[in-house]
Amino acid sequence: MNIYDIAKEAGVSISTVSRVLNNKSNVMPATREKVQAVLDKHSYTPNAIARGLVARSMKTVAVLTVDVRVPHYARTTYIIERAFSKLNYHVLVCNTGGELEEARRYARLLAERQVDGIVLVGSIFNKLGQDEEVAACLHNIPVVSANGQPGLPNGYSVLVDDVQGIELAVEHLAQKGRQNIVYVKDLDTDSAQLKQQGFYTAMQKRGVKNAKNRVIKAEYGLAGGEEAAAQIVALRPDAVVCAEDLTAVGVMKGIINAGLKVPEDIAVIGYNNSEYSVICTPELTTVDNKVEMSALFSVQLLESLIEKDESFSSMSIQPELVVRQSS
Amino acid sequence: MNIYDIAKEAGVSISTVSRVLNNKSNVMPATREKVQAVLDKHSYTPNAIARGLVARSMKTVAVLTVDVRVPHYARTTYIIERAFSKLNYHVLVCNTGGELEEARRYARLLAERQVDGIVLVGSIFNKLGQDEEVAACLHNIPVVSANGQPGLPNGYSVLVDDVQGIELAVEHLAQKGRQNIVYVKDLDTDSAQLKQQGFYTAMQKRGVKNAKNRVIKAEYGLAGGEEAAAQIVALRPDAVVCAEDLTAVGVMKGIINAGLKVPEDIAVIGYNNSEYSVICTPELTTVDNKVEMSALFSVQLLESLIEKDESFSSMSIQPELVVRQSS
DNA sequence: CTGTTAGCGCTTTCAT
DNA sequence: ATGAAAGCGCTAACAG
Repeated sequence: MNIYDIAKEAGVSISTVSRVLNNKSNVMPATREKVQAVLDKHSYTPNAIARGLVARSMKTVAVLTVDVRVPHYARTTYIIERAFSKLNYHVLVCNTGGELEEARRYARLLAERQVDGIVLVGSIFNKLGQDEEVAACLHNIPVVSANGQPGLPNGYSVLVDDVQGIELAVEHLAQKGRQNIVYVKDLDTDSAQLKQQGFYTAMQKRGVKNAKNRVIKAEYGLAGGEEAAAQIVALRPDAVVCAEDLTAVGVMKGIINAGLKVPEDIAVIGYNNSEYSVICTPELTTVDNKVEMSALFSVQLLESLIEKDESFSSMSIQPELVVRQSS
Repeated sequence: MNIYDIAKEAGVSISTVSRVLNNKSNVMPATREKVQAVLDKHSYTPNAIARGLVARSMKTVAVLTVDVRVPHYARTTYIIERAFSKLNYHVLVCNTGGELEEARRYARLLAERQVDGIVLVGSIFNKLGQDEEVAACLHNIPVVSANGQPGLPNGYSVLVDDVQGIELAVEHLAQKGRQNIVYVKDLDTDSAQLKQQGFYTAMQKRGVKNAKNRVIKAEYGLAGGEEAAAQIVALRPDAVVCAEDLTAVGVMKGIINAGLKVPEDIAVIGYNNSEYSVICTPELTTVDNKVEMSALFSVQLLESLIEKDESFSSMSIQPELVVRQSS
């Protein structure tokens, strides 16, 4: 059933059908009713692809993440989808697995689909704009990076102050009288660099030399954290700040399995304020980097870029510490 | 830049451009190169919407879930996206929040977009097919329900035997010598009904009367589980089976906070084999309902429905018990 | 091997 | 208020 079939059956032209479909005012009530009746009778469904061809847009945006299974990204994706859904956009999810090649492929495909905008989630996409092919594909698609900097001419950012986030954690520990603090680094994104920088800055403020020797490298995740715990326990610090909640939970488990107590012997702080932090025992003190807020800002920013509101600018969000049992 | 611009600049017809774009064989190498050069020069991007209008498909499928933030759904969505991406499809995520009205809206919108297929994730969508409007919208779109039954003429299912899943849990507890087992019910989907049925069946097999009195109603989630723990502790069972991992973790926390030990005093079993089960302490024994497998089967099923392989049928998956520390 | 032409289903001038 | 016609960017017969 297309607009022609409806027009024929209703005894009007396709323009008139189109008019009633789009609720235009210039249609006689009688005509409108007549057409509507045929529309209803066949439960006509307009073809959004054809509409999109004319409108040069299918009202869709894409969310690029490394992996939607990571709670942080799932939460971001959820907020973005819900918000854009209200604006009558649909959202495509793209999992790159962290592969540049995949990101590049998505960029090309999304450009072909004429998506109205793209949200890059995470600083891992920071180098994406440097890729020539990607830059060419996306040159006229609005891009917003949630907690990253797309490095694209038409790219904007919603940034979270990760340096400050870790500083907050260290400050808190220091105020609680912790003297010997180590930092666990797992991922190696730009955001991770900033966090590490935050650790250095905070340590320097407290007059601690050689903070570099206080950084322990771990694999991301529960197992990675547990593994790193061995090194940590050997160092006997009285506090550890981790770059990610999940790794922090692993670290806690490792410490506890080694016979030490959290927070009595060693305090542990994570990052993200994910659900993990309340599921584990003891509950994890963590830095809330405001996922929901940054996702929402990303949507607003992207929307104004799409609608050409001209009222946009990149923005920055301040994280907050959430104190629970582990510190 | 469209195909006309390219054709003009290359001095050929649009058909020839189309041919090189689609790698058709009947183009002279020299012509092909000439056209390709122009294509490259402008880094031409074909318009997928226009292609879609002709092909009557934009190679996209949709995933309907209640909420992608729920790990079980996130995992399903991830698998589906990755698998369909390999098949050159894109995937739209739709979060209904469990609202029928939202599901209905998505159904209409997805039909307009001419999506090639839809995956319904979870039994919560079981009644969707009964809705007249939805049925009308989806009547010629292949639908696969992951762990549910769409109740649509063109709908197929990948089912997980949830009755068996809970039976497995109860059997395990019985074999460990647990005599006094209770069941915690949270959600109220069809799948939840099956699980409860599994509890009844298992109890009956063990000769326990009045299993209905052994069912405790809880709110879904950590807080819900903790709350329910008060009732549980009052009953003093020696084991509790929960319908969901997250609720189970809450129950464990509540039990432990009440001064009892898991599993010594009360064993706890969850459902889903989610990451939660390894993050909590003690680690949770849980029923693995094979998310990845059911997602993958859903993709295969949907793909064959789309490609009209005619080689499809609904399928069923057997869950497995994963024994950890809590039992 | 290449070009011409007719759609795909819709919106949007422009007449009337 | 309504209709005719052009066009969105592409693919696919059909001719040559």
